[in-house]
Amino acid sequence: MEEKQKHGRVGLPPLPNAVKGKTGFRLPPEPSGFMTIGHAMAFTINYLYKEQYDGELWLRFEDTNPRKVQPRYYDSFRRGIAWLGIECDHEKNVSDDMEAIYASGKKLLEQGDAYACSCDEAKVKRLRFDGVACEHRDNPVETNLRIWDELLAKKHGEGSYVVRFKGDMQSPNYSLRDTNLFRVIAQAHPLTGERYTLWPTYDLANAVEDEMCGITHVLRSSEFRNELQQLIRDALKFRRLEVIQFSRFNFKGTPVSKRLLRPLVEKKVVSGWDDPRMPTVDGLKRRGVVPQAIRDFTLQVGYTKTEHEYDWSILLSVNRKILDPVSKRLFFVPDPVPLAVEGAPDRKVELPFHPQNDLGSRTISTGGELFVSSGDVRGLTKGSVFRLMDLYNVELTSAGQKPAAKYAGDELIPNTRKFQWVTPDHAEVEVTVPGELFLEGDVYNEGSLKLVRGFAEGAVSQLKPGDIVQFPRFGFCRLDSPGHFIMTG
RNA sequence: GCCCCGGUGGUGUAGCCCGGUCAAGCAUGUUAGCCUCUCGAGCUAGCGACGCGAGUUCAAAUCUCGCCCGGGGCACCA
Repeated sequence: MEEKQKHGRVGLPPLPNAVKGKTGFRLPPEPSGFMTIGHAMAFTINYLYKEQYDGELWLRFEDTNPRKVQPRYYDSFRRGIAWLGIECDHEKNVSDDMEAIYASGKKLLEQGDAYACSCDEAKVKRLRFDGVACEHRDNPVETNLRIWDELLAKKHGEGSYVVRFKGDMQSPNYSLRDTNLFRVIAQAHPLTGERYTLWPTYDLANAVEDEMCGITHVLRSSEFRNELQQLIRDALKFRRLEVIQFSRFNFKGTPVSKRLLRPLVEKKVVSGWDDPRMPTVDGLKRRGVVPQAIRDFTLQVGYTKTEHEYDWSILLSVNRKILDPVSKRLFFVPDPVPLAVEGAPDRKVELPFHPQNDLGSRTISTGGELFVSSGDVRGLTKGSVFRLMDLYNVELTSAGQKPAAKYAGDELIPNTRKFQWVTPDHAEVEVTVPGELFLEGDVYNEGSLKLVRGFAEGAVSQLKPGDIVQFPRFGFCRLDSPGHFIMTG
């Protein structure tokens, strides 16, 4: 019944072998850094499919490297996922399932599909490169099991042994040349403490977890070594699953790389991981990007294997479309100059917060003393007529540094320019305008943050941090703290 | 070096599997005009792309081969 559409696919492409009500998906973050827009998009894709196919969704923390994992990062992901409105059916940590992973490890050993190896790192690497097996590969099962028990009993320290999967040392795909399944890491884990020192690597842990969770479809960016993982799953007699991989979500001027970002935080070049220029979810949130925008954007760009670099303008445009109907309009006058208006009537005007939608209104009392933006009147000559938005027309009687004007009637004159204004009862505010963090070649962009000062009408005092408004003829801005806004884009 | 995977306008994508309806759609961007008193809103119009070269075919963005370019993997990271 579905017609082949020549142009314009709606939504994400259908999933292979997906039966409604019998699907399982997962969000597998490693809690070793803050959640980024890249995670957000990958998670959104999984969530969209989970909804579409009425599946189960797991939030699974891949925390099998005690050296990298930190408690605050678990929270970062939980917070970000909740903010996005993604509802997971289950949450777990891989570190909770060590016994199950050990059981699979032992099974591989018993089957002769894995072995304990005491070669040092350099030797392993060299032999792997040369395609030559080491002497441990053919050790009897009993020997391997004995070492295994000793490893579990913590009789061997870091670097002593590694448990390797028996792949194919001649395979052209190097990752199949007996990859490592377990290694000893003596450092305490933030959740399990010193209980375990033998930690599984990603490929094995993943296979076991996907089986346990009933995952049917794996959708993740930069998936790799899929062939290896399939071999491990086969050796363990696990179900086959659909793996769909897509390339990373990169944004122009905003690499996600911790190598590049961390120094900026440490040197306080940015205000923190939640700086509005950062590609973190916290940064985006502070900038005024709303969850729906991330969802719509993800749906719009979808996923591909093509290398890409998104332009912020697309996300920001989607964001504006969402913000537009629900954002109050408030006057903001950047770089203000006083404007004395001769003959100005004293008015008490009630102005709606939104031109079309009922978002309430505010009342402003005006007299002969107003402020407008210097940029608006700068180029005007004496005698120019313009309109103070939603108020009345004025005629410039004196141009230049100290502009003056006179009242010029209420009626709307077609094609007159309209400027926003504030009364003496205004608030001084500043707006930071975030730009791209990096220039070409990973060079920090000194001009990535601009500050605009000006006057905002008194009603801004009623806003709460987090509120997003539109300053007409300026842009959408989010109140970050009293007197300080961040421009959304 | 070896192994995967990609290459559609400035950007992101649709179309590619099952060749014609594609002188290539949509979004973003940009230009111009309109606009009920904002705009980075809305409306209208314009701009702009199938990596290169062969081959198959009546017909190729779509199939085949070669080349070039890009990304990822080849960790006791995930």
